[in-house]
Amino acid sequence: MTSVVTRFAPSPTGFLHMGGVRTALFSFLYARQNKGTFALRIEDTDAARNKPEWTTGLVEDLKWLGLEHNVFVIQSERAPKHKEYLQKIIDEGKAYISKETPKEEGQRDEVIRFKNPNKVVVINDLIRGEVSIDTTDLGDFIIARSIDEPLYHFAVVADDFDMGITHVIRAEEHLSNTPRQILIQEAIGAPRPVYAHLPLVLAADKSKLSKRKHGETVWLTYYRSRGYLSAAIINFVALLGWNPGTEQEILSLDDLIAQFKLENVQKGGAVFNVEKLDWINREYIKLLTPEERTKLVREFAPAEISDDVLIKLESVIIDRISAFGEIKDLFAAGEFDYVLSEPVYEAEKLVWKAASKEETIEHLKKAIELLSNLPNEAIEANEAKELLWPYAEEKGRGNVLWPIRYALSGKDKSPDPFVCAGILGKAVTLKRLETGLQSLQNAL
RNA sequence: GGCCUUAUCGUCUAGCCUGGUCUAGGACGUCGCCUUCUCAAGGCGAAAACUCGGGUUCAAAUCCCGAUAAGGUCACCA
Repeated sequence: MTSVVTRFAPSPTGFLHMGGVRTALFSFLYARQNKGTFALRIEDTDAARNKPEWTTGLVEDLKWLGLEHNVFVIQSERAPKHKEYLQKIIDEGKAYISKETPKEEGQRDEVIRFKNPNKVVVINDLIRGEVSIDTTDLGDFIIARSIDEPLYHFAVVADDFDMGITHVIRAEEHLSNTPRQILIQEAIGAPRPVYAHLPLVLAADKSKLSKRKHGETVWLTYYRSRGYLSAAIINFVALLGWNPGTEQEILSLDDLIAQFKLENVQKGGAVFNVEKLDWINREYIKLLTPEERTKLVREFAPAEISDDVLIKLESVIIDRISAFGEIKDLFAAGEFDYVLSEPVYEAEKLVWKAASKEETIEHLKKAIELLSNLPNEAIEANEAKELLWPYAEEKGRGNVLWPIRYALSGKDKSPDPFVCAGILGKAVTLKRLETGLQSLQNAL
């Protein structure tokens, strides 16, 4: 029994695509669970479109995801082998040099065409079952611009052969291309690998995710920069077209390696919906250690926010985000302005619903009196709550708590007054309550 | 257009192979309620789907045929 060798073969013409993330993941999982080899091959035969930095980015992204390869191949470096196979099938009469009339600029007047045997190719796809396609309408397709410039289909077949690829796991868009690759395989005498064509990852409009149509949100880098966790992305993408058959939805990479079944992969395309990714990411945030959490909050918070402030705000922030990138949005929207500077508001806003200014003044006075008993500058939210709660219960929670919270935050919506006091500290809390008290007295 | 593929709640899906236990299960989202001074978080609950039409059968989401719809692919790109 030969061991399993899978590959992920992106072309370096852009960042790692989310569809590619899933293709890479499934190839990786299949290799790992079979104690096989996962190869990364950079398909750069089209010199005009490739840039070296894309290759670097691809490798780095895969590493960030934890999908590390055991074998790395740059397709263009295999040019001598491509040439050898090309020459061989030309010599054998299975391909020939053809005179052409260039239709576009840059096209050759001489290319290499494959002599199509015009037969019906039957593919036994692991996911789709038997698919048969008549290759006759392909004609004598072009496999190379010249003896030194093989095209995709030829290079793929030659490389898969030499690399000993046993399982070709790729997206469904390649299904229609498979017959011509099989024809080439037969011509060069390569064994046929097992094929598994994955359903497409779709955009909300059900079309294939494409940069042109859907922008940078098709790229992994977008989600990385938005502060999604790699484990969450892996988990989410694994569930696009596959499920463990149980009700478990949170699966680590190790869980996936253990439970993944290529045969259970869905046939229909799956829409990439960010809401679910957000939920999964929140689940993974809950799983973070306190140290990891603090580190990430710091990393994604605006630089001008001090560590002290950030630590106090951390749990408030965590409750409000799906991904760490939202932290800067929160600050930009002024969500925590009251922490950074004294709030400005109209005195009337301190009064809760039907309460009167007079009684609100009393409550504020009482709150100042109660909180003055705090022993230290640093306040625990619970301490503040213990001091204020009995009074609030007695006079009506809204009547008491609303003005306190408003005096501290100056906002209609904010964390509760105890948490606010904890964030602000004793001195600032008392000062703001005084300020509120005075503004109300002035408004009488 | 030719060829190929696919078709269960808005979305991801379970069930389909081995018809009955499916008044179709779960999750996200949505909505409601609870908690609550306001948010957020949390708890509880609800609405929400077998594309359509034939057939086979005592019985079909499940098997067969057809239609329809959606997607992919038809490069001197990968």
